[in-house]
Amino acid sequence: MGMGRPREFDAEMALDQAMEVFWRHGYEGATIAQLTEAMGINPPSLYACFGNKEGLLKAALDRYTKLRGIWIDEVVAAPTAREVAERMLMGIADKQTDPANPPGCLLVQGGIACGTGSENVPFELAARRAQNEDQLRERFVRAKAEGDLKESADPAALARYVSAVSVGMGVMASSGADREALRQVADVAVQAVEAQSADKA
Amino acid sequence: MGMGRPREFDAEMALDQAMEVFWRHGYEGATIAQLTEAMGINPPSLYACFGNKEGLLKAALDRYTKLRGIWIDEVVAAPTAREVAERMLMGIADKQTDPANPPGCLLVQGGIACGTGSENVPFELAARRAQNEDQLRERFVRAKAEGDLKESADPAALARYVSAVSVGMGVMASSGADREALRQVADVAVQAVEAQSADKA
DNA sequence: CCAGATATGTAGTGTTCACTACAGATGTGG
DNA sequence: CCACATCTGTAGTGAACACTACATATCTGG
Repeated sequence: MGMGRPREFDAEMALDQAMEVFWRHGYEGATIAQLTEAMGINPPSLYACFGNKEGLLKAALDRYTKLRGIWIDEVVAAPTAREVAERMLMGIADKQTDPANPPGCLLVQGGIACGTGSENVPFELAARRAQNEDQLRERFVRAKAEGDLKESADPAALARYVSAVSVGMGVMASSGADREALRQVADVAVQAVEAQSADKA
Repeated sequence: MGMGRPREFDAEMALDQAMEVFWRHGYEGATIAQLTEAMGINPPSLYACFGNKEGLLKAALDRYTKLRGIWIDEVVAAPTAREVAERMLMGIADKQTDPANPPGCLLVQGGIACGTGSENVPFELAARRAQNEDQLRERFVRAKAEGDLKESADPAALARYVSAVSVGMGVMASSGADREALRQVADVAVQAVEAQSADKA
């Protein structure tokens, strides 16, 4: 039995283009026509490869969070909780204002609220954000065990806090905040983590 | 010349219902059918009163920000920058998880990214968020002048920071975070403002 | 070179969307 | 009571949407 005609486009490169469209217009705001044009393919190819619009979004999110997860692994390799927060938030400030990408964060821009029929898109994004938060929380748990964070510190609350600031910065970036403005936010935000850190000996 | 047949519905009550629909589904996710049903009117009444869908959104935003502005006036009446931040963020935690309203904040849920033809909706929301940030910044300017904030403190950066945390909490609330989780975030966030406060004598 | 399998491009499908034409209802001023 | 103005409900309008039927093209295995 033959294996059929081979695909004529590169799925990952097409995903990168789709990602950008979702990033810029959100899930509902992105149309199949825009997506197929950006991906350089026709609708039947899209549906054969990704099932439907939501399947394409999930594939794009997988790609996005995979790259992001690798970066966060580097972030949490920082020696202290304070430096983890600083690397994280300063990195976010830079990434979210990188002219190579649309401003903000796909996990926010993708869709915070959706209409009937797309209700689980916001949940899908929230689940991916929660993954990042988990990575941070585990790192802060370790920091507390190492005596790097105060005994009174709550690693889960700290992780939620850093995650919330990241999201807020993303929204600001998408509405025009420049890199310097975001760095100032990050700079202030880090001080809350510093306040939870054990005093230097 | 006669004045014509009088309107049979209350515009403000109808706006409250429309606000809730936009809040829950976002601008693009909200349909005219949902809006008119919630408002208890038919499409021609909506268009006669508000012009079009975007006009209705703006009217709903006006109503939302008016109430919110009054609340922020109370918040910035707190005696110190630290207490302003605490009242603000704790109040946000409570408001965004108030079961009387959809979770989160209309100025975020309304639409962070939109499709072609609605590009200025995100700008409209961003402008309203900026108003709140301005109120905070002015308060922090005063706090610095009063010696309540350190000489090294940047009131604009602090206001942006509190605003960013508020937005981040709103996104978390809309994706299911409960009140206690948001209060923990607020609690950590306030400590950054405290770190910018002048030492107590 | 043929049969089976999968991809592609053209050209649609039905549905849903924001919005409105129109006729009738209900008010005001003369 | 009449001319006029504005609102209301019914019933649509054209456009845009996500998605697909179908014929054709390009591969593999025999």
